[in-house]
Order: sequence, then C-alpha cells, then structure tokens
Amino acid sequence: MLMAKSSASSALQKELKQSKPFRSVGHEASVGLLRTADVVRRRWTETLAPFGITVPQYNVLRILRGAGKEGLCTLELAERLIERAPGITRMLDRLEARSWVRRERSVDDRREVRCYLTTQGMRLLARTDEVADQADQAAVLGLSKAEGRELIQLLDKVRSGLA
Amino acid sequence: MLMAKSSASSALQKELKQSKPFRSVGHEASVGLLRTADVVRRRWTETLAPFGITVPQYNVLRILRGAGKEGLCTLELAERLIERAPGITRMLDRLEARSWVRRERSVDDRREVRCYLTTQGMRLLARTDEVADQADQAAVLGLSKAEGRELIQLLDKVRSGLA
DNA sequence: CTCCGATACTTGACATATCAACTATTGACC
DNA sequence: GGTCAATAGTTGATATGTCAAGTATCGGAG
Repeated sequence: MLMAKSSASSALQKELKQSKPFRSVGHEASVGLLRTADVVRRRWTETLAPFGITVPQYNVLRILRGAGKEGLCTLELAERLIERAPGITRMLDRLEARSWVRRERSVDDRREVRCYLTTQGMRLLARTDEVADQADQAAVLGLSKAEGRELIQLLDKVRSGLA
Repeated sequence: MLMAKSSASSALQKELKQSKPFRSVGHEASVGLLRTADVVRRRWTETLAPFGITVPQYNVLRILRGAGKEGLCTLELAERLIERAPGITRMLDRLEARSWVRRERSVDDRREVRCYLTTQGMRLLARTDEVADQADQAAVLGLSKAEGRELIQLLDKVRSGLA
C-alpha cells in the first residue's frame, strides 16, 4: 500500500489555521509544547483566581510549604522556579504584604534572606488543595494513565536534551 | 515478583528537589508541561536575542508573514496567539515603531485595524530562518523522530481534553 | 586586619499578560 | 431613520519576567 495516513495536515496546523505544514517535527513539537503549556497555564489561572493568587505565586507558596520550618532563601526559590532573582524578590514583597510569607535575614550569612510560609499561607494552600487536584486531572483528561506516563517521560527527555 | 520499578522517584521530582512523589500522574504531567515549556521558551529567547526581538514578537511576525498581502486584524492575531487583545495592541505599537509592521483602518469595517508585515519585517524574518531551524531541532534533541511525533499527538490530546 | 573578588540580593527600566472600563462602529429591529 | 446591543480596539492598573547596575556581606590572600 502507498500510505496509511502520511502527514494529513495535523491537528495543530488546523488550530493555527496554517495553510502550510510545519517545517519539521521539531518545529511542530516546539510550537505544540508552548501552546499546550499556555492552555494548561490558563486553566490553572482560572482555578486559582477565586483565591486571589496567580500561578507563580501558588508555586512559590507550594515550594515553601515543601521546605518546611527551615524555609528557603531567595536564590534557592529562583532556582527551583527556573527564574531570575529580581522577579522573585518582587513577588515575595507582595506575598509578604499579604501575610502569606515571612522573610528575615539569615543569621549565619547575613547576605541571605530566608523565606517561610506563614500559618495563614498554609491555611490558604489547604483551601486550594481540592480544586488543585481537579485542575491536575483536567490537564490529562484526554489521556489514559499510560499515555500520561508516556507524556511525562517524553517531556523529561526534551528537558534533558536542552540542558 | 514484587515490582519492577514502581515509582522510583521521577526525574522531575529530582529536578525540583522534592522529597515527596507527585500527588498524581495528572499533577506531574501538568508541572512537567509548564516546566518544559519554560525551558523551550528560554532557548527560543536566547536564539532570537541577537535579532532584538522577543518570542511573542517573533510569533506575531511569522503569523503576519503567513497571512500575506491581505494581512490580519488585531483580534484575529489575538486568537491565533491564544492571547487577549490588549497585549496585542501594545506589541503592535512597538513593532510598528520599529517599521516591521504596518497598520491601517479597514475600509470595509472601520472598527477593524488590519496589520501587515512590511518589507523590512520580511527581511528580518528571513535572517532568523536559519537559527530558527536550529532552535527547533534543539527542542527535540533528546527525542527520536518517532518520539517527536508521539509527543505531538499526546500534546494534541491534552489540548483537546482541555478545550 | 585589609583589600578584593564572589555571592545574595535589590532596584530601575522595559516587554508581556490580564482584567476592567471606555470609544468607535456596525447591524438589526422597530 | 433612530435606538441599542454586539463587535473591535484602546487605555489604565497590576503582576510577571528579564537585563543591567548598585549595595551589603562573606571569605580568602597577603
């Protein structure tokens, strides 16, 4: 037989209303990745909106919850968020102003600023847990559990290839 | 046998220095997706920096190139970028100031603003084409061609599940 | 102890995104 | 023809990211 399906104009190509097919597998994967992440991020944004926090703020709070009593310093937070320090400083300013985070100079090394989740911050996170689970499930709604695992592994490979 | 590997603390879990495993496949996929997109975006940002344009600007220019002589109106651009109009207006302000884009009121419907790529804009894009291909390839460096296609399909499913 | 390079932020300036509110048109209904 | 809701954009305010430049502190060499 000549062909089973070849490149019968992909789903993404239609979404973008492109007349031409993608230049390469790499290009389509790249565009698809950014676009899918935008969709997932948007869903998370909606999920968190009722609580008055943004997605990056939520990530910071969750990381601090994971850090426990010892807290984390600003640059450690930046590193885990794959982000530059300036943005973190300003986000922490806002989170501290709303009493979800507490900061203080480290005694050991006075250059460091250690950050902790406050009790109020913990209460806020606790309230989000239920809807957060729902948003997670929504992200893989179209996938079987096996496909979900497959996706996770492919994403791992993409990141390690770019490292 | 008891188990082959179970959830032997995932790659992502280590990247994030998390002591606890992810709550669910959905959660890990969700986090992995956002994180991988950040990495890919960063690579694109570096690739485009020498040309003095950002990733969103590059996307707008490419969409306008694809639109050809008829151009596109602001909201059509917004729709293809999965983004709100306000951001587009301001980005177009900057692109027009740099002479890569031209805008004019539509004659048919004076509410619309039609946007076109200028000759200078085309020249700029032409110069980026080579490195753009390289960045695309880098994104799937860790993947075989078959895995690349697999990833594309899984991402399609995620988006259609969230639609 | 002092100087000096490295480290850990912080601040300023600009590009992106988002929401809400406002202006200009359009098109449909009466 | 006039009213009015819907459509297309723009503008203002806030949050996020990024780079470049500045401040405070640390740690080691002399």
